[in-house]
Amino acid sequence: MPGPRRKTAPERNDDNPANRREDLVRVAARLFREKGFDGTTVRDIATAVGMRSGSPFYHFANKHELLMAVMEEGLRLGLERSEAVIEDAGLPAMERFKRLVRTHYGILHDTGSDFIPVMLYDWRSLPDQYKRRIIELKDRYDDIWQSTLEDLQRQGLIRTDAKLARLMILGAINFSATWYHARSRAKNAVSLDALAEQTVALVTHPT
Amino acid sequence: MPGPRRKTAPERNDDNPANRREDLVRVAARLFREKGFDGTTVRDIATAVGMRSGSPFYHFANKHELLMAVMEEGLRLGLERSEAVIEDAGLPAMERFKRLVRTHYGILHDTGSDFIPVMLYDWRSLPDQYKRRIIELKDRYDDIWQSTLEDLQRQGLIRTDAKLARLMILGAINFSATWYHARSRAKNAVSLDALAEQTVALVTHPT
DNA sequence: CCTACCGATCGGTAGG
DNA sequence: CCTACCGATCGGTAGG
Repeated sequence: MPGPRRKTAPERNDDNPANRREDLVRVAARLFREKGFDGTTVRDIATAVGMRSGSPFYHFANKHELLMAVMEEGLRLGLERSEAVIEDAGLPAMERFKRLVRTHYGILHDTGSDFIPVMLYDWRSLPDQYKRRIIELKDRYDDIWQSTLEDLQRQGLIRTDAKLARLMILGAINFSATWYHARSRAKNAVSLDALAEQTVALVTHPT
Repeated sequence: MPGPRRKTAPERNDDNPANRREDLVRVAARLFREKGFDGTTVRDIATAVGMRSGSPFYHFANKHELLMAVMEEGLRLGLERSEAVIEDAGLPAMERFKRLVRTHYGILHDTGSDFIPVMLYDWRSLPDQYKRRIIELKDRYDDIWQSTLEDLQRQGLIRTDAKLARLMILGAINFSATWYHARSRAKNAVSLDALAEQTVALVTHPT
């Protein structure tokens, strides 16, 4: 008997269970971003990876654990990239800041990078018991920004309290998830590089 | 026969149908903000205003029209307050900007002001056919900010393109919906006045 | 990972 | 605005 009809070919790796799990997380991220956690059914996700409706529950105990996996993957990838920026010890704070800003825009808008937007916009759908684990990772990410902004503030390049600056700057960048669309062909489309540059120009005060 | 049990007294006005409609919009805004559009049932809303499950459909054709009414009310209130700021012709651009920032924080965090946060976080739940009407109002709101930021830029108080500045600054403020909680008793709690001040300090460059 | 299925919930409606 | 209700959908499961 044929499976359910699909409009597009399923996105699947080979049959290695670990890879199939990855498929689910990646596709879930995309669908959650597009339609929200509550607006996406487990059936939608299953179909998109070429499974039947009950099979995702072989990989995840329930839908919420799939949501957590999406967020966790986003923070894991984000931490990897941002820690690499920080580890370059010779970099001046201003240069570190510029790279962190550009990296964060990439995390939001690079192709296939749907994990962090899901965290930002479906945070309230995550049950409290799962939040702890994500918060732990999120705190590490915030720390990277925090220490960089404290350096900038000491140098007089930023005028406000470092913590508030962090919340506002990340807020400004995060909000681009609602209006920036990389695929847009509009003439006035801005590159991520330009966007990062403008963001830095807006909030820093060169002496 | 008694109605369904409630944990809290229903929030109701008198029986004037227009007032009951307002009750629904206000309560829906609060619940949508807390639990999301998809996470809130029409039954939840009905119970909270002291109606039975089918009765909201006497006031609204469907759940989506209730969502639209919430967003519309938010923009109506926001426009009212912001236009008042703009209309004071004698005001320097910098002072206008400060007041707009403070006003926007109020729109997000004043008691009972849940309409705009719903628009920000449940925008994708609004069907396209309803979006047009909301976009029209939203454009008027953006115009107020846009012209003020253009003035600031001409005076050299802001370093970036006015449109990008608008998106980034409103983004920074809007994102406070995810982390600022007016009721929080934390010692480091910041007032909306202080928040507005810090925001202005972050993005303006006094000469 | 599939088949076959269930229990619960939910938006919405007819008729008063 | 209430009563009584329906059709559809959905997360999740047993058994293989």
